[in-house]
Amino acid sequence: MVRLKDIAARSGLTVMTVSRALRGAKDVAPATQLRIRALAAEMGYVPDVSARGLRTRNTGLLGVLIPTVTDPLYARLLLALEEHGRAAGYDLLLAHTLRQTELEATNILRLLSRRVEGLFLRPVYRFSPEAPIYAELRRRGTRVVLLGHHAPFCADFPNVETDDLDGSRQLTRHLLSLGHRRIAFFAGPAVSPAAAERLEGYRRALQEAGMAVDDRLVFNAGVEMADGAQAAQRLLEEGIEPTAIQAMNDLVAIGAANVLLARGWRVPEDISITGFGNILTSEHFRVPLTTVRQPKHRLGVAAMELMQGLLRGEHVEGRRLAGELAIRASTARPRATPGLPRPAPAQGV
Amino acid sequence: MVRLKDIAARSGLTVMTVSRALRGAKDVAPATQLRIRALAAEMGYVPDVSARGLRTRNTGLLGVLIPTVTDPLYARLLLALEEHGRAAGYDLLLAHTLRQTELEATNILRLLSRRVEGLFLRPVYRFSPEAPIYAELRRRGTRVVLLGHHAPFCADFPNVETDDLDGSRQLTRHLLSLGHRRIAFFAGPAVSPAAAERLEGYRRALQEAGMAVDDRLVFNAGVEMADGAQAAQRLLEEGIEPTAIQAMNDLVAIGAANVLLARGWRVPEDISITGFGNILTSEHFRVPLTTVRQPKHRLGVAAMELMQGLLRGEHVEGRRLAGELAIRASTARPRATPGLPRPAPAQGV
DNA sequence: TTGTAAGCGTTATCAG
DNA sequence: CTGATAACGCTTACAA
Repeated sequence: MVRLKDIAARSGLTVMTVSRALRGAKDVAPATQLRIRALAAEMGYVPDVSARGLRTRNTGLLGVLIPTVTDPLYARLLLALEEHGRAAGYDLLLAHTLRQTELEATNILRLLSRRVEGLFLRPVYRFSPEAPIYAELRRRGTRVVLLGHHAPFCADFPNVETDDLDGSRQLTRHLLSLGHRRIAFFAGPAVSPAAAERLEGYRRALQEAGMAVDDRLVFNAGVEMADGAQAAQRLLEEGIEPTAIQAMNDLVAIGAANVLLARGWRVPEDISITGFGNILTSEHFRVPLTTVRQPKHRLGVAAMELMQGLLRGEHVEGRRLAGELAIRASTARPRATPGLPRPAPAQGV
Repeated sequence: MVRLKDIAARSGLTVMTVSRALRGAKDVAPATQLRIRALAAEMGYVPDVSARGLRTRNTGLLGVLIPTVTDPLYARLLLALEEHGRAAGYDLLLAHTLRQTELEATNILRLLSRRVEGLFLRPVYRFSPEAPIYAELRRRGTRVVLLGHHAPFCADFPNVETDDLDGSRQLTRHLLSLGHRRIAFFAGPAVSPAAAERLEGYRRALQEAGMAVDDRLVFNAGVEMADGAQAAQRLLEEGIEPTAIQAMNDLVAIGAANVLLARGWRVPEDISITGFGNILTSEHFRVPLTTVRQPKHRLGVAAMELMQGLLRGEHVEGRRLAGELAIRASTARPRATPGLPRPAPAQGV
């Protein structure tokens, strides 16, 4: 490795002058400046950033701690963080929690031992209102930006999140504007703040339209395709006939659609199916859905902006970004008789 | 930040003794050992890894340079790299090329300025047999493991890759074993080594079965869904009636399937459609496909193993890993009259 | 078992 | 404009 010292020796100048020349300090003779730069380039000099950091006390390092990169949501976020971080002169250190609190704690410590200037964290969910590692971060004054929703143990750190309530409300309004009046809701787990917000958005849109919320139209459905399929089964068994379904997410929506398609329903002619497009890119699916997409890239950009605020020593507030309604398929108006092909009542199954 | 110095002051010992105690050197009095450790824990000491690295000349840092994390293939690879790297004591620095050679070069230099001990690179494709940045890496003796196939300008670095030829051959053999004799092949761009290998695998399987390769069954189809759809259109227009299609990848396969399904063909009853499952998890699609999956996780593990070999100063050879045949839907034997519903010949369109 | 001196590559500071 | 010196936090090498 070529060091400043080597360039100094070859140029007959001191290390200090070389350092200055290379950093473009203004109090170096232009001639020397050029000579040194040429020499450095020729010798293939690459500065040692950590040695510099040791002296200047800024490492130019940011840590990112996410459940897994294989989750497209976090991949998009990470891409945005890396691009914008790099533009601002920061390198990114990546670590995973795999949704395990022990891994989260040890990896946070590892990142701290690299002297990262800030941390982007997607906290592992806990029921407890306190988490030692987050107390530790507070105590140290570590700059933290949370990716996603708050939890009690980390409520004091700024965060970026999707406005799920608003997104959900938009979706319901869209269906209402098409004339749908019997909209089933396939809800996610009640403990999840996102799920709660989405249900609330649905409720509020109905109320704002002067309609009562019919609890028989609300099904518990989890977050997986299989959950959506199950909920659709229940819906059929209970003889509920909505003209539209609004699902917790696109996977649930697809699960539901699969079941209905298998029973001969047509989508979106017989029923409009909608959901949040968080997990998979619904565009590739053959099931016609209208979705609300997480503004993933914008979330990443916002997170980096918050971090830069923190690094400047400012006080920053978390941000809520509206989701993007991607209207693709639920444009059909409700039919007089939805769900055409159903077992004849005489069958007595 | 708590430093060794602070602990030394509080304990009345020297920095050196504290350092030794914390690292568990055996020539420290057990009593001191315990006392120091307790004190360090209490004070929340976290060692400064880069300062240590400055002295010991190992940074414990590895760099990863990929096109984008949002590509699930690289996300899986990255996950494996991070997990196994961390277990071996390495932290990962992430950077993107976005398939741009300029970004690739500047980001490689950035990673080098962090004094990474090794680099995992997915080279940006070039036609030129030489690339200055790779020459530079060679010159410096940087430890490099390539992710994916070689190109002329980086042929001397060890790599990990999927054995596409073998995977493709497996797929064709599978179709042959079901009795298919007219298997269309939707090929990727000829310049891509992966595409060339897959075509060759198909050819070889046919030859090994004593069958001639019928060039009319081979279509140029690119790598996107739209390419598959176009190729399927051409196939229909040319009146070719295969009993199976083997596609460059799952997207192409899905594109083809969409067109055929729209024309009333049933999959896999009327035709078996297969492809490499590199890009998207075909399981979620409603199109029944049989795929060959990249052994992504294993590729990551292998890459880390190669890197560790390099770090130990060993000479390492690249590795070719066989893909995994995921037989899901192309289990149907060919029908006497494939592609049932087609325009009546009298129509004269 | 513990301490002292020196150095890793870089930059802040002050002197010339 | 350039040089000399010290320091960042840690560890190697050697001395006590």
